[in-house]
Amino acid sequence: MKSEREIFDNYLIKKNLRETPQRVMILDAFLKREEHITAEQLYDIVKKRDPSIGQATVYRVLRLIVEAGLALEVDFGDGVMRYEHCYNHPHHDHLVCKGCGKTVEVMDSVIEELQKRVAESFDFELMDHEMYLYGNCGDCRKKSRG
Amino acid sequence: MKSEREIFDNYLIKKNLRETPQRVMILDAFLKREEHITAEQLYDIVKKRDPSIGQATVYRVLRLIVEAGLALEVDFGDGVMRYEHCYNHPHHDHLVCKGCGKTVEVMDSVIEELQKRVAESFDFELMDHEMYLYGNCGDCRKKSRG
DNA sequence: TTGTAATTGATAATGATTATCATTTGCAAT
DNA sequence: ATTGCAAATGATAATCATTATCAATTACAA
Ligand SMILES: [Mn+2]
Ligand SMILES: [Mn+2]
Ligand SMILES: [Zn+2]
Ligand SMILES: [Zn+2]
Repeated sequence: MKSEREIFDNYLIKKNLRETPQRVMILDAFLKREEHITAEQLYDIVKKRDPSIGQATVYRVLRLIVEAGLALEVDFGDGVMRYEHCYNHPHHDHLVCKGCGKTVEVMDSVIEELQKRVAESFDFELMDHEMYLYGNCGDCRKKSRG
Repeated sequence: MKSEREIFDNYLIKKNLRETPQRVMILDAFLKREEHITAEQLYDIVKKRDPSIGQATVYRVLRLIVEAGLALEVDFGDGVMRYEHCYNHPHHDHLVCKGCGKTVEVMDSVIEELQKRVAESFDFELMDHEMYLYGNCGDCRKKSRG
């Protein structure tokens, strides 16, 4: 089982791209955090180690990380893309609290199977899907009840 | 069963808002089209009838239509919001072709039930959900095979 | 008719992301 | 090591859908 770093390096080689200190640093910072992270948040982290790094580079490297198969974009509908690890992280969807923004990763293999079947019934070959369940978490319900 | 126009008018009254020719015209234009429509597209339609109408007004009225419960926002992930009728239109999700952009409205009551159950299993009260199934339609598969 | 708060349209602002471009850098061939 | 050059970077401008601002207009109740 290859390491994420190896996967990334192999991707760079395959595409005739260079391994630069910025790319390595941004990848490392991304891998160190398990939570969903925005480009801006990653930029803030990386800036502490190297204040000369450019914001555009963070966006560019994040795209490479996705292309290399190490990250997925997640869109919670608030106008900002977030990124999550996807290497050795099994597929999941998201439960999002409308009150506090808390997210829970969920997976239901029956739903996954039915999604495939629905697509096929319309002669679509399912490639991908997004499912976001929005609701109120227990904590938020308690608070709003007073 | 009230008409959409009645629903809209009642909403305006309840909120102490005025019924203006612009609001009526934009609502009518929206209701006349059954397809998912963007603010820009709606603006183009309405402009033909009244070239003096402002783009900002279209955005504003579209928000009112949503608030009145007559439309829902749909986000296919291409950076533009679309709007669809939702009064007397049963809930559905979307199958989207990555090749040609064609969309199909789908509904699977078993999936819907399982979504509720998944949310409850994490002590969430499900309020809403989005599910987009992305794939390749039959036509696009034929074309790409040559 | 008049007062006034709501509404409008033009326009500027916003904010995340992308494009541009001059400068710097990595690397392979000499 | 030196050179040559494509790739990469960082600063900055541009993009583009959507919102905010604001002066002028309008709806409506008294
Ligand atoms: Mn996740
Ligand atoms: Mn629809
Ligand atoms: Zn919550
Ligand atoms: Zn297609």
